[in-house]
Amino acid sequence: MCPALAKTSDQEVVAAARAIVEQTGAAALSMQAVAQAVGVRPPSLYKRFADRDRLLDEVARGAMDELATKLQSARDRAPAGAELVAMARAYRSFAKRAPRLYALIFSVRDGSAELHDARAQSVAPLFEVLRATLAEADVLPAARMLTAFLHGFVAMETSGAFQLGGDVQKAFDFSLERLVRSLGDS
Amino acid sequence: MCPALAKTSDQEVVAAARAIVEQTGAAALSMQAVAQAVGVRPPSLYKRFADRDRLLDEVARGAMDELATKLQSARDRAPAGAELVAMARAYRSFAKRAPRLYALIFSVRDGSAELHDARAQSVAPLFEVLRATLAEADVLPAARMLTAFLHGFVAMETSGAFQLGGDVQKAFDFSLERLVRSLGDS
DNA sequence: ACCTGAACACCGTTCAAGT
DNA sequence: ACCTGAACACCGTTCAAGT
Repeated sequence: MCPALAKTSDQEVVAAARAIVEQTGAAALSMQAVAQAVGVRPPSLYKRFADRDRLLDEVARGAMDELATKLQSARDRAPAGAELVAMARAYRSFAKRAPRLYALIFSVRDGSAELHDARAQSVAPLFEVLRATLAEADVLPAARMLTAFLHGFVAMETSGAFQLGGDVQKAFDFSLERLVRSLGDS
Repeated sequence: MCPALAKTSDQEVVAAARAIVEQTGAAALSMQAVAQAVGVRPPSLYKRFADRDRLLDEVARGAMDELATKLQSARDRAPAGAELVAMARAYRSFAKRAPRLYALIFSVRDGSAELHDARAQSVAPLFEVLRATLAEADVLPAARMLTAFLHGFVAMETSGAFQLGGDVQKAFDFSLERLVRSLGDS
């Protein structure tokens, strides 16, 4: 008897892990800290997640889903013809709001094919817009050009790689305008 | 007496650390493994480097210097007018040859201003070419556009983010051609 | 069913002691 | 001067034992 008496839940554990990732980064996430945050001892977490990596996978999956949602809603809100720019801005603002969480999306272990799928899905809204406006053969390279630029820009921005001062927002607008125009001329 | 009798050297330690980073990534580098590789006990390493992070800093600095050299030599070798494309290809080939070492360049701790400088210096050859061909006000945004694309592309490529098959080389050429052309039209 | 203490192997790092 | 063993605090993870 006295059957369950769960002190926490899978979602609560993931939420606590996510909060730690947002504040201190994935490298600094310890099972001890997660356990303490949800009021449990470390061994209990292993009843819910096979190991630390799988728990981080769940946090990453949540971040990917959220990014996909933000991109989709930016697309929905944008005036016709301005979808790409609106989505690019939404992408950057997602990464800037939670840079350490964003970084987790790109530090996924080699193993998990499922998570690689989820990451690809997170930029699906970008693909759809490109598919609607470009020749079939250009869609994949164009998507790679755009996602590479977006990831590179926010990764460099959030890791402090843009050292030389200047207006980073202006550099983003400068780049985005040329990038979108060069796709339009395909 | 019997004064020195050094079993290893700073350079040998850095070289051993670099080999480990290249093979298994910075996260998997332990002081124990480095010590063993150079035939010494872990505590001895602390006579040479303050801690694990500083040792990784030295490895990162070496990688940055090497990247700068590769970019400069690509520039020197390139026919007039094709410098940017040649340097972009050299950048990608550096990252693909040692993806885990490349990743280290962008995982530098917030602390070290000196290393942030070295990272900026590693793409100095790109800056110089842009300065020779663009209006003053466009140099910084253009450099950010180009480095953001390059870093994003190779980071996604080496982390397995380009899931959907297709020809990645073709996507790189596609992007690079449009990117360089869009800078030329400034 | 879920939780826990105790244990194991493994870290980074310090320090007094060796030569 | 450089190296070392021993120690400390901290990990991730396992497991038998509790309710």
